[in-house]
Amino acid sequence: MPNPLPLSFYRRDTTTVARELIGKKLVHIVDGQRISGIIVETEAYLGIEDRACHSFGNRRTERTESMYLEGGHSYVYFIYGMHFCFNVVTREAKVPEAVLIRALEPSEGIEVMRTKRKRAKRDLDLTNGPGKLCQALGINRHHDRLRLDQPPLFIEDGLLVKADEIETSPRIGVDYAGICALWPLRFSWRAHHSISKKTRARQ
DNA sequence: AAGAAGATTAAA
DNA sequence: TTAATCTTCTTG
Repeated sequence: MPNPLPLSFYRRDTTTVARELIGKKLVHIVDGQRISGIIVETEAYLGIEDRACHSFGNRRTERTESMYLEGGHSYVYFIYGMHFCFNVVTREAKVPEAVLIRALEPSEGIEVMRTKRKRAKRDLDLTNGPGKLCQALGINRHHDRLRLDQPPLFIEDGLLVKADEIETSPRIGVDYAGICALWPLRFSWRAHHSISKKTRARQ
């Protein structure tokens, strides 16, 4: 069994971390059971200079405080009145950058995922979106600001993905961010069947 | 104090 | 295309 990635993995350039997370495995231990999936889609959020980032302009609120922690912590926020999004905080303390995990390929604990996501008709729909994967893995507001180098929530080595199998594109749903919306900060495993439905920013 | 928008999803 | 649903941030 692989070990959780060390904190040093996260305390690096955010775009690099976003790219290298493709193929890694996100694991949540629930009642002693592993619920996990291979990460197939991520987005980098580059802090104070990134209009699409919650911490743009060094904005510091109760919600964004997580991003100011040292790399290797979680940042989970509630959105649209019904969904959670899971991010890993990157870089050193006080540099508020993070990587949003947008999609997984279900790996372990698929039965548990089905019970947490009854609306998903196919296994494919269990974790192919940022809100969906949180629901499937049981990630919620209580999982904000956790250290990701230990249970119950961590990331470990998964599959080896070749560089030419990783696709880069603009981030989803950040049209309001002006020029930043065009930055190629979304990484996905090329042609993978589990990437999220939306494939480009709205016009 | 009130209103608008949001790193989404599912159903029509 | 839109409803669902609520937290966060701004005063649009």
